Amino acid sequence: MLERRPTIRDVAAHAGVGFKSVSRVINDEGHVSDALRIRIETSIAALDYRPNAAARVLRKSVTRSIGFVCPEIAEPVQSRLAQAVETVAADEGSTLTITLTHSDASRERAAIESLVSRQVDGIVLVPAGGSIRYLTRIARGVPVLLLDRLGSGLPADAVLSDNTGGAATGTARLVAAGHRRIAFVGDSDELFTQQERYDGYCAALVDAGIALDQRLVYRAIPDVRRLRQQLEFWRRSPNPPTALFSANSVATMTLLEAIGDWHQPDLVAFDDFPLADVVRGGVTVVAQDVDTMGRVGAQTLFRRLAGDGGSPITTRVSTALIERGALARSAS
Amino acid sequence: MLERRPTIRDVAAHAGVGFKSVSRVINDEGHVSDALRIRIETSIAALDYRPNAAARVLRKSVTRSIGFVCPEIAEPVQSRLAQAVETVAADEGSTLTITLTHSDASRERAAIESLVSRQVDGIVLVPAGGSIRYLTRIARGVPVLLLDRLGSGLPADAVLSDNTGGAATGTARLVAAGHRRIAFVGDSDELFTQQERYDGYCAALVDAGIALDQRLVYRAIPDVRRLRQQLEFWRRSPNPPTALFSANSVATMTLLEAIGDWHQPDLVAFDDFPLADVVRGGVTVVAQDVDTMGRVGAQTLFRRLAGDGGSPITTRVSTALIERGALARSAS
DNA sequence: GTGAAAGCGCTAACAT
DNA sequence: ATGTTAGCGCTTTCAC
Repeated sequence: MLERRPTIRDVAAHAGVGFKSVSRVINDEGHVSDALRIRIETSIAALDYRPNAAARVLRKSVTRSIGFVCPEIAEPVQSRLAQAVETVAADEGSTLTITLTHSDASRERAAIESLVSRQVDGIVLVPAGGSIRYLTRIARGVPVLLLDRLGSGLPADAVLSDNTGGAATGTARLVAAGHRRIAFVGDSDELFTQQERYDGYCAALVDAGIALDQRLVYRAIPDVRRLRQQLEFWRRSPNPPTALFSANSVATMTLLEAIGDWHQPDLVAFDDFPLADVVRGGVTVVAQDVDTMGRVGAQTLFRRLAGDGGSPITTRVSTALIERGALARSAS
Repeated sequence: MLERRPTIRDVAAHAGVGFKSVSRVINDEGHVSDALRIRIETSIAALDYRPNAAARVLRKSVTRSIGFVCPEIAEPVQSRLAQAVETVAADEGSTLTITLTHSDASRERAAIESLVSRQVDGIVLVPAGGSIRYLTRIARGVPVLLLDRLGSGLPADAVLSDNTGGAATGTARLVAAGHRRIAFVGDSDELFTQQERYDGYCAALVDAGIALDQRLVYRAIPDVRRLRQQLEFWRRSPNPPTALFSANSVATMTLLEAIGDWHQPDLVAFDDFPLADVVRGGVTVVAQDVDTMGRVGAQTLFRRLAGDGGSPITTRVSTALIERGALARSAS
């Protein structure tokens, strides 16, 4: 038994043929007689031969692998995006290399560099935020697709949720239910999606002729203690909000925890979540179609890999309002 | 500007040195004068040179990458495992290639084969279930670590939750609260974790001198309609269960949805989940330490890569009972 | 300290 | 239909 992994030459020797014929067989090139092919296939099985991907890549500079770079794969939206992208990639015969950035710009840059070194055919990037100018130099020749968020400084294909439209629809639903004082709970304004959703919230208020009241806006890391204080403040204010719009799932989870027994406010949440139809008698949500985002993103990337050289396109995936609980039954 | 990516020779020519010196610099081998090193580093930056990983791998047969094979990355436990493994890998200077099997044995096999072809240094496998005998042939020479579940037919390092102990503790907590009729809700008995947790449930009943009543056991895909029927059946039975033990998060979510207004039964769930302290006034859970599992698993694998040749070890990561709601206040 | 030669395993181009 | 030669970009070995 050989210690090192068998090579194409070992197979050729075992089968008693030239090694190029083995190459022809493993690449399904044809021009090999049936008799020879069968002999070679037998030898391949006998030696348990498997082609060395590195040698192949070195020759062809095509890895049949794409990179997926995101802040945290444990975050539900990102893991669902990854799953959708992987599924398309697998259909295309490619594998996915996932690297996490923990929302750190230098790690993001290093991750991309490493992937380029590894000759990935393309990259799907969920940017941490901030500039991605560095891509122009580093990812020269490697197609990059931006997913879920935009980065500044570089035009590239992108697939995003209709954050603004979805948030506007959700807010408008609360307006339609008769609310005029609607509070906004979201994460820091530095986050792309949060800014877009805030814009949608504002737009819906403007549309309804409601003045924006900054005292009803919470935009910071949604931490239970701070949110509890904020709710307490609202509750005791002379003119408390009668409804809440939550701009992301973490905020929603924290909000539901912090809200305690204050059962007054109606709630609309951006992003669907497990137990949304159980908690508080059902929570109305603006659901993102995460699966479609990942799928369309991957397909767009593979179209580039297939040679599509058109100018960068941005796709917006629409959201859906899912009405639940009291809000589902109230006037629309 | 060159069209093809610059190589070590381009850098050497640009710097006016032999190309081996460039190799020495990028590999930090020393034996290069400072003057030369600086000149070379300047050229590297000027040409935007990045080493070709494939060529390197071909020479050294070390990829500094490991494979992560799991059924579905969108599943919360698996994405958290992936995150923990990636974090350790990144610390070790390795990247993670993730492949999904959708719980299909042949895809699992193909995934491993592809990773071995790509010369990954090691593999973390969350087995779909069933035999992994094939690994003996395919993954010869590539260390494999089993995570979260065992596969049959091959001794390998493994890191698992203390499923049996955790389920026993959870069940015992219900017994301590005075319950004698405790129903079990879990997924199919073909799933490794579900079988172990069922064993723990049984063990706790035996310990308490309670006879196992098969009519109180639901072991199938937790689908809302079927579960609702099951609950209805239990509710109307002459001697209904007074408490429920749920053996995985999907079952718990479905259960909470299906349970409707039947507020009687106490509930203990295996696996913590968001909103666990909100829903039904707080749900007591047996929490897995998913992060530790992934971390310990990755560390075990890297120890193998570092040359540890001892016999396979199985690590059990303990679970923690988190008491919430009524159960937290009842007799223990 | 530096450089030239050889070769990792494979595929592309060219024989035969 | 089959085999031979060259070389992908790098590291290893061995000279100097």
